[in-house]
Amino acid sequence: MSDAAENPADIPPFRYTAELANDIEARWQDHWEENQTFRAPNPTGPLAEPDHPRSGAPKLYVMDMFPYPSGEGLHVGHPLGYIATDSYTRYQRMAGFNVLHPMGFDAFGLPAEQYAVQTGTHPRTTTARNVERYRGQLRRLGLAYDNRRSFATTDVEFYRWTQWIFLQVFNSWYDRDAGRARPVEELIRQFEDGTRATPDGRPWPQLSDVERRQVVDDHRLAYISEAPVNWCPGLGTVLANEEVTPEGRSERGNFPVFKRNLKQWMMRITAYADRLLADLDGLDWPEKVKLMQRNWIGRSVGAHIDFPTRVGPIRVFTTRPDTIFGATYMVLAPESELVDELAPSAWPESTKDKWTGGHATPREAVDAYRKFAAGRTDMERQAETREKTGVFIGAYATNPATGTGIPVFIADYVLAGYGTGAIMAVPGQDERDWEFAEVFDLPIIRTVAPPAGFDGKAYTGEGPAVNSSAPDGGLSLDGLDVATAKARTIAWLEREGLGAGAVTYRLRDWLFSRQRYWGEPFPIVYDETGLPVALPDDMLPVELPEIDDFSPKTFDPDDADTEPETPLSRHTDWVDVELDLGDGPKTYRRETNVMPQWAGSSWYELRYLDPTNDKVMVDPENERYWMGPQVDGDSGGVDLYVGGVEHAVLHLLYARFWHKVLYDLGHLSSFEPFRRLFNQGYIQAYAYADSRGVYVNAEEVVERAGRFFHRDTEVDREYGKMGKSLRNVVTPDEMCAAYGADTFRVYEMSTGPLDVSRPWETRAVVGAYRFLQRVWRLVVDEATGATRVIDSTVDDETQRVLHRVIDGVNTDLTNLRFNTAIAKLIELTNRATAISSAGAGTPRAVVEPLVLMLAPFAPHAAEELWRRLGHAESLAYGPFPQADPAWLVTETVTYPVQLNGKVRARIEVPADATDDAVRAAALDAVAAQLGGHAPRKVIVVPGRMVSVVA
RNA sequence: GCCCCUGUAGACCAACGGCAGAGUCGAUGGACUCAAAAUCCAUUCAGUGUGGGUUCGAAUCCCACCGGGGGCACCA
Repeated sequence: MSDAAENPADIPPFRYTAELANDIEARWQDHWEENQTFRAPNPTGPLAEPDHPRSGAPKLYVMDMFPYPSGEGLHVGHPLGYIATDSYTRYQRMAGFNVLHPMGFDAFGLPAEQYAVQTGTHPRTTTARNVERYRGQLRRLGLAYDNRRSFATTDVEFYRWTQWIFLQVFNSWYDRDAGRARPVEELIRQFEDGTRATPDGRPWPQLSDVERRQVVDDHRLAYISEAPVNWCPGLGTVLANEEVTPEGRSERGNFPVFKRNLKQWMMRITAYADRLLADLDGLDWPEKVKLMQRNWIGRSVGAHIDFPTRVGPIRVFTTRPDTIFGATYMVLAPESELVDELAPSAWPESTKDKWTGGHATPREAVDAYRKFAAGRTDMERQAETREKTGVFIGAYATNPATGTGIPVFIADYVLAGYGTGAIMAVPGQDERDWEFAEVFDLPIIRTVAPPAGFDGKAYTGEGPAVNSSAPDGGLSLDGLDVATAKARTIAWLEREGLGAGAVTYRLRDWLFSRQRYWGEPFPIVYDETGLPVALPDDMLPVELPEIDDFSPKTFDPDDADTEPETPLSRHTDWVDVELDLGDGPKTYRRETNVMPQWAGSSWYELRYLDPTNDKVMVDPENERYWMGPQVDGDSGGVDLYVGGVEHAVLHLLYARFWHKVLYDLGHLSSFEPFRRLFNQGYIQAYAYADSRGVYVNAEEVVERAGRFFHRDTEVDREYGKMGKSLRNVVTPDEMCAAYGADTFRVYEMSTGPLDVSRPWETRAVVGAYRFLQRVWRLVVDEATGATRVIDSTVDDETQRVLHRVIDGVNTDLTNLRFNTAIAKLIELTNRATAISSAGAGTPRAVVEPLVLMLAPFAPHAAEELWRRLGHAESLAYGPFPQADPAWLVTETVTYPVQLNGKVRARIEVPADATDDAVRAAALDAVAAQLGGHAPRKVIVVPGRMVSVVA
């Protein structure tokens, strides 16, 4: 580069250089912006445009997972998916679709807040700056977004609707009979007219106002509950599971994290577990992602069984009701409230020494064990050794099948959040129970006969039931197979009123509040009863108040017995508010938690459809057009959603959940947000560390004989993420400056299939650069700048190459195979270059289709060349070249002839030769090798090859 | 431990069960140049991770193993 700059005269003046590319790109980016080239017309509303060339055309809605605008800006890995969707949508727009391809920003979140805490800069300032930086970087890449539809989740006009959706969720309940969400007014009406019984059976009018509200609140899809959360006193906030390290400390600051029961907002996503599971089947998603969601939802079928105790029954969930005769003890989760009622003040006679943990009373033992369990992280609980721990609580329950008393333990291998937080332990058929039984010397009864020769411990397989008959003959399972025994047991439980068949899920309700500042405020206030009251829609948005201390109150990092104090709660002039919510002006207290970062991304696909609508979230007609079901049974949704697999579960599950709620309430015609999902791979990079483990600037490392050196020291190469701390970041800005955006785009699309991760290699970018230079040279004379295009006829072979490429590029682009499409364009370019340099110029009939096909990948250069070819209009609306079938057939075909699996000859025959003719020609060709013997078998694969078996 | 994905020239990647190569980088040689860079032209290189099987024919389908990546992991 620098040498070139010293001798600019050596470079032909009209060559496609980085300088020229940058000039062209800036001009076309301005042109597209001024002409709003990529605006997509809506059917109705302010963005409707009946005169638009694509108005009323078949629609295509393509979305990227929008970015969090970090302070670092984009590196070359980030835009891979954006360039891919841009290339795809540019192609489909040219091919005739009305394309919606928007981009926004997921701008609430912790980093901006942390930065604010450190510097005092308001998160809004940082966020706005970062969003602008991202917009600039994306614009520089020539991404064809409809900019009228861009927003950040932090925009008040956006989060107003996030709050509106929260209210929709809050004001709904899940009607299990109807299998859908309904407005709570309908629930209240059912209570009022007596068609639905109140929880305690009293008639509705006898309940006090507060009691009625509590009953209704217990049904809402958004509700307040005491939930075990990750409380981090050092940071003063609760943390999401993914913000906690495997060592049980906070990812930021490395403070201890404790499990605490705290009052939090929850979303009743579990009500939708079945539908979230079932509707996966109809989605065009990677199987891997579907499987991850299925595992996450974790449906298990079994039964609830009540085990009587002196203070009432312990209800367990089991998938193996057939093994009930082998239940020799019970285990409750340490946190279980039942424990407090059950544990007596002294150890019973029968208590074994090893059951007590050395404590004098059950209460002491329980307290000590709870403390122990709370201090253990999930990781420790699951550690390799997995030595079972627990303690007897001094109480007994009765096995309802056998009538025997069985001891009750608490142990942390039973999880409070799953099932009922209690199990019947069947060591004979459960490995975990077997281990526990060994540690605590508990009886083990096999109730499924293992096969002969089985020498393991617990047996979890198929087999006939044994030891499974009640003395009084109430239930007898002996000899039955597992499935029959399960059914028989469930029928018996239901008949006896001891339990019932049941389905449970691993999925938990969604913890929806955060003790932070930079998030959406809840549209909720509390009245004098302490119960939540929804603000009416016309009081939205509830704006984040202006404050200057963004940090939650922090505590001694080791003090688990502290309470979160949110940033908003200190601002009493905002928190305490006088409102008239129907019964005159009263003082209310605002909710001071904010929503989690997932909130905005759980519905943003809907707002792109109608971003300026201030009456409704999205006009139903616009939603139906862009996202509605296309055929009977179709879920509807975005036609293509591209993003990383890291969002396989949480984001995609939350978005599906909200979408279904809004569908149930009649706001949407689609019942899934994303019909098709595609996970792009990652661009990764090498990083180099010296012997001290310190990273060196990757740009300065050279390779010599397979080893790597930074100056004179040898360094170790690692492969992984691109990141500031690894000193291996390459930015799109650098690439644009050195080669232009088109080169960068072509390079990223050509290095491999979209779903494959691959290494970044700066030195290989020049390949894409040379390709564009060659295309440029086909049209523009490098020395004079004159157009080199001629209107001559094209030879047949070139015609065949051209139409084969057109055909292949259409197929490849339709199937997101950008790398092979570009390879074909290079092939065509090479052919065109050959005939161009042999003749007086480049035939227009070849170069025009080439330029059009190049446009999805290198749109600026393509537009520029298109103009130089004499077209006044942008090529953004095509038409895209279509192959002429006449040129796709060849006159002759060359068949390889295999003899016993090896290619021994080639024959050339007319393309329309009959199989018999081909066979004859093939046998003729290998006659010498056959030596006069008749072949045993001859296989002719039309158009492909001939296989002869001697 | 269980499940999923994936192994093709020095690197990245192509190849409806049918001649292993479309394309890119690198390397080597040549053209241009006083020389270099840039550019252009040409050449090189693997028998498809390993071992079996199915088939006329396997990179492709099946089985086992090895390497790489990812998910789940006391979920009763």
